[in-house]
Amino acid sequence: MEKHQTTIKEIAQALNVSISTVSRALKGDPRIGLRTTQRVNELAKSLHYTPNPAALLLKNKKTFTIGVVLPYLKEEFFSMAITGIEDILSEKGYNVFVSQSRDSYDREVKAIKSFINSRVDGVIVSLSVETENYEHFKELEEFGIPVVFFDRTPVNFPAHTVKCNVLEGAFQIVNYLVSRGITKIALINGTESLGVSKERLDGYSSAIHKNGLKFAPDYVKFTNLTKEDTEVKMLELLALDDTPQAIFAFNDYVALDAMQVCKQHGYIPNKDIYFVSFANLPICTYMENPPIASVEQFAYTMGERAAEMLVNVIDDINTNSEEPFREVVLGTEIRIHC
Amino acid sequence: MEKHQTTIKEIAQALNVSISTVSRALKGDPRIGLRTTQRVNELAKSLHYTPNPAALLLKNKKTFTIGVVLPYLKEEFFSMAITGIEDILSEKGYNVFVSQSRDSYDREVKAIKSFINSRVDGVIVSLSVETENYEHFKELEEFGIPVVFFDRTPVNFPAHTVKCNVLEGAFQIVNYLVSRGITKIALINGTESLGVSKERLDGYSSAIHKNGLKFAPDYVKFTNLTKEDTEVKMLELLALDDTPQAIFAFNDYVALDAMQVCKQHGYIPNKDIYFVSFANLPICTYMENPPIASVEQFAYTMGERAAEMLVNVIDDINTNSEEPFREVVLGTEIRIHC
DNA sequence: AAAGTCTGTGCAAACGTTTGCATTGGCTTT
DNA sequence: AAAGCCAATGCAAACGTTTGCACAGACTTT
Repeated sequence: MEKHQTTIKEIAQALNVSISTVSRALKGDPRIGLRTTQRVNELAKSLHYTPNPAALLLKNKKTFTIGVVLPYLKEEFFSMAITGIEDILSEKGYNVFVSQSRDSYDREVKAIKSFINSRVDGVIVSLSVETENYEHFKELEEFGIPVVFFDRTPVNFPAHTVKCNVLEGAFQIVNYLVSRGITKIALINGTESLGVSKERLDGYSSAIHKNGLKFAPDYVKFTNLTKEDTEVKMLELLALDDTPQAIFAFNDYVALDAMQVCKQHGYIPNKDIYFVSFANLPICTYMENPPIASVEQFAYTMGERAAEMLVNVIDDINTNSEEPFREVVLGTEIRIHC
Repeated sequence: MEKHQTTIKEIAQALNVSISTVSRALKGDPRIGLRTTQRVNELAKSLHYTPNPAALLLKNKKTFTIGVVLPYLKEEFFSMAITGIEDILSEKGYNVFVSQSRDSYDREVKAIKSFINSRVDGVIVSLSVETENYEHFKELEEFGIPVVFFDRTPVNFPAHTVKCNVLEGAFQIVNYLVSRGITKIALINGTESLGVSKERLDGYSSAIHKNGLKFAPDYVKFTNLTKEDTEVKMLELLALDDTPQAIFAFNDYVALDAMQVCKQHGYIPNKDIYFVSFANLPICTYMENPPIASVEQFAYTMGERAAEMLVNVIDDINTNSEEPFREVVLGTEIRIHC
C-alpha cells in the first residue's frame, strides 16, 4: 500500500534541475535542452508519473469531466445512448459521470447539484418524467457549465438539443396502421410534461385528421410510465364501448406492460389488438410477439451527437464566440416487424 | 455566461475578515464567534459558494470519486448493479465514473489507466471475458487505489470480492432438471478465463456425478458470449448423435441466442429442449417463453455490497489498519418459471 | 497590578502545477 | 577585451483551500 504518487518536484530534485524545467521538458518546450528533456522523460516514465489532476484544474479551470443524467440505465435506449456518449467523449479525453434520475425530479436536481460541486465541464441530460421546472439548469448556467439535452428535452426553455423527429415518426406509424385498414387507434402517451409526449400526440392527431378519421379524446391516455399507471390506462381503454383495434404506445416498455394487461383480459396482442410503439428496447427482437411496428430511436447516434455537440459548445465558450442554441434532429424510420 | 465561481477569499474580503476565519466559520469551528459564523454562512449561501474540489483534493488527497468498469451497461444485470452501487455511493457523498469494457481487455485497461489519472478513491470492477492477466490492477495497487471485484472476479489473484454462490446455484439448477426426470443436460458455459465459468462447470459436474449420471465432455461448450459464438456452440450440440434434452446456459443472453438457433432448426424451446440459465435479464418476465428456471443473481444487492465493501476498505486504509482481503458470497436461490 | 486564561481572529505554509520574467554562462561579434 | 546575444535554466507567484501556530484584547485570578 505505498500510496505514493510521484510529483514533478521529486523528479526535479532527483535530476538536480528546477521544477519549471521538468514541467517544460514534460510538455516538450523547445527552450529546454535535448539532453535534459530526455532525462526528465525517462525518469518520469520509470516513476509512473502522471500529473495531479487537482493541480491541473486549479490552474486550467478544466476538469475534463462530463456529467450525464438520465432516467434509467436499465432501459436499453439509455444504456445505448450512454455508449455513444462514452465513445465520443473518451476519444476526446473526457471522463463521464453517470447519474440516474429514475424519473424523479428530486434525484435529477441532486445530480445536477453534485455535478456543480465537482465542477464538470458540461452536462448531458435526458429529463425525468416529473421535471416541469428548469431552475436547476439555470443554476448550471450561472456557473458557466453548458448543457445539452437529448431525447427528453425541455419545453419552452431554449437549450441545446438532440432529438429525433418524434412528430414525424408518430405520424408515419399511425399512417401505417391506417394503411393496414386499422382505424380505431388509441394512444397511450407519456405525461404531458414531456415535450416528446406532446409531439407524439401532435403526430398522432395529424395522422388521424389527414386520414379523415375522427379524433376521439377517450382514445388518448397519459401514463407516468410506471407499470401500474400503464395498467390503469390500458384497462380504461379496454372498458370503452368501442374498444380500440390498435394501441400506439409511448415506448416499448409501455407497450409490453399494456400487452400483459390485454393477455390477462383475454385479448391476444397483435391479433385482437395491435400494438405499435417507439423502439427503445432492441431486446424485443428476442420476443415471440413484439409490437408489430415501431419508430426507430437511434439511441447510440443520439448519444454521439449529444456528446459532439457538447464538446463543440465547450470549445466555443473557450474561444468566447457567443453562439445561439444548437439543435440536431435525427431522421425518421419506421420498422415493420410483421 | 458569467463563469464566475465564488471563492472563500472573496467572502473574506467582503466581510473584512481573514480567509482562515471564513474557512473555519464555514465548517462550524467553535473557535469562531457566533456572529461572524452567521454572517459568513449567509453571504456564502447568497453567493452560491461551493468549495473548489481541486483545492480540496490538493489538500485532502481525496476526490470522493469512484470508478466502475463493467462489460455492458445494456445488460440489465450490470445496469441494475450500477444502480445499487450508485445508491450506496451517492449516499456517502461519492460520485461515480462509469466505463464499459464491452468485454474487451484493451478497453478495460484503458479505463483503469484513466481512473488512475483522475485519482479516483477506489474502483469497482466486473471483468471482461477477455481479461486473463491482472497487471492493470497491480498498477492500481501501486497508486494505493483499492479495488473491489463483483460477479466476474479474477482467478488466482487475491482481491476483495463480492459474488454469489455460483457453484451452488449451478448445482441446484442441474439438480432441479434431474428431479424433473431430465438426464441429458448440456452446458453452454462462458470462456474458461472467467472464474464464474469454472464454478458453473464445477457445480454442473458435481450435480451430474451426485445423480449418478455420466459426465459427457461433448455436452460442455464454451462461448465468448457473442451471439455468433453461441450459435456455433448450440449447433454443435444439436449435431450430436445424442441430442441433449436440456441446455444449461451461462446466462439469459446466451440462453436467448441458443433458443433462437433451436427454433430455426425446428426444435421448440422448452418443449423439445429445455433451457435454464443464470438470470441477468429481468425483462425475461415479459417473454412468452423464458428459460424454465434460473438462478437468481441479485444484481442490485451485489452492487450495493461491492460499494459498501469499497468504502469500508477506503476508510480502513485511512486508519492504516492493514486488512486481509474481504469476500462476500451471496446466497443461492433458484426460480422456477414454469 | 502582574500574571494567567479565555475567546476570537489572523498569518503563512503547504498541496502540485503552470508560466512570465529573470538570470546564468558561454559564444559570437566588433 | 568590451559589448551583445542566445540557449538553457531558475525564481516566484498564482490557483483555492486547510490548519498549526501566534497574537490581541478582555476578563479573571492572585
